[in-house]
Amino acid sequence: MSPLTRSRQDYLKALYALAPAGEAVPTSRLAARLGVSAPSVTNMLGRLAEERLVSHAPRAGARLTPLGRRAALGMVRRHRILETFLVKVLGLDWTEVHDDAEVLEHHISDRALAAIDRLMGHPDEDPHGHLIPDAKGRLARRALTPLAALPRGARATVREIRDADGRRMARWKEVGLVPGAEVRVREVRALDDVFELEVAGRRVVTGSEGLDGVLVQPARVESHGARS
Amino acid sequence: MSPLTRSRQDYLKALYALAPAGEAVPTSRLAARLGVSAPSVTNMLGRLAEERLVSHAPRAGARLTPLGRRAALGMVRRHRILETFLVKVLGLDWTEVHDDAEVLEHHISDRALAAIDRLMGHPDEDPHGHLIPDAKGRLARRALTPLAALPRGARATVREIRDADGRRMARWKEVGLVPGAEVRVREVRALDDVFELEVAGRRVVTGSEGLDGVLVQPARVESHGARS
DNA sequence: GGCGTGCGTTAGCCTCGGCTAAAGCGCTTC
DNA sequence: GAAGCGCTTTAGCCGAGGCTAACGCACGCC
Repeated sequence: MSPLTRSRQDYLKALYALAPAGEAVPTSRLAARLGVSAPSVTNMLGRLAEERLVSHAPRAGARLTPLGRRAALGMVRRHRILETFLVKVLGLDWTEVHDDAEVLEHHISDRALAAIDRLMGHPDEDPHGHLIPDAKGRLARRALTPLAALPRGARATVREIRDADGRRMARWKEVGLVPGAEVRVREVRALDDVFELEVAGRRVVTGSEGLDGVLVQPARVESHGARS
Repeated sequence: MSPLTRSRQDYLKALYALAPAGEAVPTSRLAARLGVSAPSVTNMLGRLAEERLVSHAPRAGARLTPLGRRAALGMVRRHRILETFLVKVLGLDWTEVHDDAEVLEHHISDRALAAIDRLMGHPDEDPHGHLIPDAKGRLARRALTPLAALPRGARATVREIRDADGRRMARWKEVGLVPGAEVRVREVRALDDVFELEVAGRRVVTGSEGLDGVLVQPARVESHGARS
């Protein structure tokens, strides 16, 4: 059993990202995600299967075993703790820290990671609003809605910004679409693909492109005879 | 020119550590230092020579070129900033942070390193008392004396603790031999290899083994008619 | 001045994690 | 049922950075 090299860790992470619930993922999807050729994926899946980290039925894609899933969640934890650290402690911009975290997650020791986590008071969310798995790899579940799926008039609170193009994230940040922000959908013009939002009191007009990277928690419906 | 991989960086660092003034270093010394076979060293020196980072006359050892020296000092800077960070910010023990720094120095981005440096207020010494090269790779010079070389009666201030066996460093820390500590040599029994010291008021008896890892700045001689 | 010895180099091989080219499986379509 | 097509796998290769075994240079010793 070779130790989990950087490359192996990346495969496990990708597999988790593409199929968090454990579905089978086609070779080609992994290849595209990792920026690697399909034969390289087949090859690596073979090794990972030997090590019981994934199961790989020929021509039927790959899925994480419980062991692989634990490893993947460990990487997610490391990544999110590091992103939080880079933003909260080092003062870097949350639209730009992804790449640094991507490298460091493979190399920081458990001891140093624990110290960072302690320093920050064991945060449970990273700067993008993603939940941080606990040390045992448990991740709370929550149901969020893509902002673009909200109907006209809906109110909601922004909860997560999915890692995306840095420039797009910077733009979102600029207009106030950050975790915690309150949003109201003023108008949806589906045919024109135009959303008119009110974010923290300001009017924002945008197309839907990429907007499914903004996940929100809809406010409880303000029913007429508001009972509560 | 391939980018400076981890392995290359380690060779340059080792070369600098073994010959800070730019002397030639024999293949075997490098091999021992890096924990690698001699042929591997010859091989790598060939590559580094092609890249103008070292000069390598066959059978006459290797030395850093100015380019290689700059790269090596860059690594020293990274290492020392990271050690300082691990101790000062994360609260880890300075006898144990070497290995973490050793890994991270190869992987942290310039941007994150700069942020760490800024956070700490641009320290000029690491927790072992080593000077940190500036961003241009300049390193102040200072002349220090091994503690074991002091004569009976001498007073001095501890300035640097060279990276050594973690247990030994822990012991030194325990007895108070840390950068900044004041020491007086109460007795030297050369034949028995015994040093009797007074460190921060406490009496410490030790052999010389490894004690050259403790570097001190001797106090100005307290001459009889103390002038000043 | 010849010879042994030790260090350095050469030769050849390995693993990891990539690659391209080519082959093959299986699904769809006629 | 044959052909075509797309995705996956196999085959064979590469470079980085290791390794061992074997060779060779140079120096010290007699």
